[in-house]
Amino acid sequence: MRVSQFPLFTLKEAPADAEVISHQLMLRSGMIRRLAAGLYTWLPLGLRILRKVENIIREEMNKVGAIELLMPSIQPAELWQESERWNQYGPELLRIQDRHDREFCYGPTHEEVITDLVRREIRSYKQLPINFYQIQTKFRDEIRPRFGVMRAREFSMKDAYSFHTTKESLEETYQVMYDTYSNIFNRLGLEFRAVEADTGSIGGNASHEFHVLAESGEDAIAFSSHGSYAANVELAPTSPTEQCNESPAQALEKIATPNQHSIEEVCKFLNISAQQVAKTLIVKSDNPEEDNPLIALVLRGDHELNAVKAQKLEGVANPLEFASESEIEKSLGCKIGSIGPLQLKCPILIDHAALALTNFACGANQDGFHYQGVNWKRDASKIKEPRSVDLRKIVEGDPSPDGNGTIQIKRGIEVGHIFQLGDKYSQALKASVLGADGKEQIITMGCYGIGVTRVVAAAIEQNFDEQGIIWPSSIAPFDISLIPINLKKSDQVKATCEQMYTDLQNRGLEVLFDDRDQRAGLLFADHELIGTPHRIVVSERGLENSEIEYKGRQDTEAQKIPMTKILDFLQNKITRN
RNA sequence: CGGGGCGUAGCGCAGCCUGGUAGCGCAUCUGCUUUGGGAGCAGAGGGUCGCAAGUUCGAAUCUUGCCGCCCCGACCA
Repeated sequence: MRVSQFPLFTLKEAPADAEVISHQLMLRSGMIRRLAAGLYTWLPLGLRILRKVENIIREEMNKVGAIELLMPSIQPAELWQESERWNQYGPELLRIQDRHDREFCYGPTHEEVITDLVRREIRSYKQLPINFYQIQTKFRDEIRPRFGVMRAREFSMKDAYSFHTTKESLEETYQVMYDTYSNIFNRLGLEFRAVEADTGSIGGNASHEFHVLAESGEDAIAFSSHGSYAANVELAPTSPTEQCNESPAQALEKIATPNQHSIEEVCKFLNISAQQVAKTLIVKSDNPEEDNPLIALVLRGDHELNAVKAQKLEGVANPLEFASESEIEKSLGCKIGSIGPLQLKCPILIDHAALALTNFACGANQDGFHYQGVNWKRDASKIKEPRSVDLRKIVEGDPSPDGNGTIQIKRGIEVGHIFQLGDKYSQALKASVLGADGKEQIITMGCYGIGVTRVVAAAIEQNFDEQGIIWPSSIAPFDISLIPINLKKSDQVKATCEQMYTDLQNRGLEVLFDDRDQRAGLLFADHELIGTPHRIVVSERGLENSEIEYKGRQDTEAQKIPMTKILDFLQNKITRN
């Protein structure tokens, strides 16, 4: 393309409300423009990149036999009522009415529609397994859209749905999708991890998230230093700690701690570390009407509660809900800040690490008092055989749950998620086939998503420098920037550029020829900003020696290449990558 | 949802406290010069100061309401 016919809407300064680097660079390089909160227009440059990502996904999906189709973005309420998600989904589901007052929603996902299609069209087990996918625009009315297209309300997603007669067949396809996703992210040139994930509200059995690693990621991922273990921090289990403190038991002491509430304050006051304190959190139980509306969770002072784990435990309300100040005072008789497990008048769940404590401090259930020198067996007589559960968030340095090495934590951007759904939707929508035995059989499903627009942003989060974006070659909008110096003044430069432009295109390379009458500095800056991987400069100075200048986007120095060799040189560079 | 902040030219901002004819930089347009790292000079165009009501002789500025956007929070024990 010629820049005169393919406008670059580059900006010198980024709009002030762009927070993360990918959002800033996408605006500055002229890839996107905001229309309203969470809604973006893709400008010509951005669209080229988006299409490249889509095509890689499409090729890899097709390669393993998935079939592309396209479903409507607007969906009738009836289907969502059938799956009972019309009520389960909150305000995130954008509901709309047509002129006849019939209810619809703008699809945030397509399980219902695809299941409806399959129940109508697929009759026999002989037609299974089958895996349908589409690349479609979704809408989720996020509470707080932010970070540009990273967390937008309207976004593009590749979603695939597989259908099976047996669990084994589902597992087989799930593995194929796992491998396909790995291939896709490798081809996209991104550093990523597949991690075990919570199945969340969609339900089902196995689930993996694919995360592109980047500082700005919204999710924390726990990895083992050796071995292959990787899981969302929300999910990573911690194991019981060895009881290592064999020092003789101290006497139990009740100490006045006036106005010392937080762990930090109490530690400072008693001159101990947070590791020597037990903190007690009061949450609502799952039977608020009965004797024990509240339940206590005990953690070591320096550990954080993992809400996902806690709300799965028996007795704890799901979703997790903290008790209010007044509820606590009413039923436990003291203010928050002085609560401790000893003589506490409600059921108690103790984290592994908290139960391993000896000679520790905790609240005394009396305003302004704490205990010190507490030992579970001796002092917590009311708790019959104290038992520990897994309540806390895993931290760096913990042993890996698979026994290999220790845990490291990094941040990631979730760009893909695969699920073994089972029969949740097929059951609700009664999608069945006739089996070999002539009997009706409910279909088993899997679903597999990739956030296409988010992948574009994630690629930038991982690949940029002071000058701008550094595209991985597989998704760069152009292979080469062709930059003339003094195009309008020099017939020789002009002729050479035109020839190069034609020759490179004839070799199948994508060239962006900057034929604007602008100074060199501006051209260089623009092309570095938009991140083309290769740059050639044609100048009178070079042509006197029959040379063209070449510079890779990440090279520090340009190099001079004889004109006779430049085409082969470039083709080598580009096909090799 | 709760808390904080912002809204002035396409973009980035000043002016508001203390009311008195709306400004700066970049971008845009014209001309001349310049031409290997976001050019210089001269000139020009462009703003219902988010919207509405109020106070006032007079409101970008003060008051109230609404709208839009951004950030933080939803773990004191």
